Amino acid sequence: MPAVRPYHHGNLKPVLLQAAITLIAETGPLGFTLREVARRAGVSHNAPYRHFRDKDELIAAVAEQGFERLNAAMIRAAARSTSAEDRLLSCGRGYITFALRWPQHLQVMFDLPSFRERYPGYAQAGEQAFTTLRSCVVDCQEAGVLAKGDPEPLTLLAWSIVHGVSKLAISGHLPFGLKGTIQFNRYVSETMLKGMRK
Amino acid sequence: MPAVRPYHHGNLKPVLLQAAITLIAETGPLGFTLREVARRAGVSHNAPYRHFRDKDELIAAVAEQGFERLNAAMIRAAARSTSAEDRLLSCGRGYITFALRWPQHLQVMFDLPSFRERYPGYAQAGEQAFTTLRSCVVDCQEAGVLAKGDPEPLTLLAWSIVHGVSKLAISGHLPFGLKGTIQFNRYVSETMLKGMRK
DNA sequence: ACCTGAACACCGTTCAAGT
DNA sequence: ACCTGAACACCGTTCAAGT
Repeated sequence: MPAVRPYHHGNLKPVLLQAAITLIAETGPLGFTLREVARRAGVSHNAPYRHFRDKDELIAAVAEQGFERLNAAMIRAAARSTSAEDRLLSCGRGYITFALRWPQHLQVMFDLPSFRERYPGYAQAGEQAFTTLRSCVVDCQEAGVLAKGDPEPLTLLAWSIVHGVSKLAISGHLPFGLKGTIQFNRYVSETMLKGMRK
Repeated sequence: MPAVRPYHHGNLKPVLLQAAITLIAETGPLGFTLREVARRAGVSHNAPYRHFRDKDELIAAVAEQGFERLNAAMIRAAARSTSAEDRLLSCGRGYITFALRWPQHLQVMFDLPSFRERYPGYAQAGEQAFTTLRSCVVDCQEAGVLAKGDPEPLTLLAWSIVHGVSKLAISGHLPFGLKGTIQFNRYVSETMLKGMRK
């Protein structure tokens, strides 16, 4: 008899999460509203409280999902590279491409101070993405492109760069279009690589 | 007779602006409320509408003021340097020091897409700060530290770097304390300078 | 278990007044 | 001119119910 159960009986949680991600992309963190998420999921305005303790917990889930997608974007971008150096550069390209495509999502991922302590899953997803970047750096070290030694500062340096270009571009402070921004990111990355070379 | 007029007769605007800046520093952009600003200024909840069209206009004023203070911080930090290269590095140090001291203010300054078109004063204050950074780059070019030519991409590159380190540090993604972050910023800046050298 | 409707204390903004 | 109080449509969160 119950061939198709209404979606809000049993698997509401993923529906809410997806609705939240879509809403954030449309309106940004400021326009983001728990009641509107519920509305879009077709449930009453406090049905979400069955699955998320409060608004912050839903936002943390959105941010966590964002890090997973960013990580996937970097891995995908680096996949077809042949050299270690190209893999690192492609990783950075994946980062900025994600940032330009989902600016509001990136904002949620990074502009939530104190979330790292409060939501371990969120923190872990961020570290996972960092790990992907570090493995590219380590490959460069082994290929002799970068100096041997602790890869940590080099990775943080690489991250700072793509993050800086991404955030500046999103906020409209770079005088480039989409393609120009990606070119600029490559120019910045290559300049940095030159400085990092052993 | 009117020796001391109550401050909300005549010069309410600067009082509101200062209250807003203080409130943002305390609660961040999300907790920031027009009604609370009015409360702190000791006026009714819609007295601010006499001086600002709406909440956005007050936020834009806060952001504009932020760029002026950031600019002053960079100029102050660079003032005592003797070489062009040191001046550029000090400028970057001024930037990150400001960012770590007023993280919420920096967020308001940069995470407001579309404000640049809507509020010319805000956009202009941002360009003013950019000009300060560019003059340091030009000095380095004239001193032979950087290659001659269009200073624009070099300046944007320098900006991207300090901005990236700042934002990453603020969001808690760098494993350093205050002093460590400033040291890391210097390491990043010097690596970059090495790559930029003619 | 999962969902709902009413309620509370907030918010931004508008409007009709007051001096 | 500058400020106020009441009002409107929202919000996050809680609570007592409904199935």
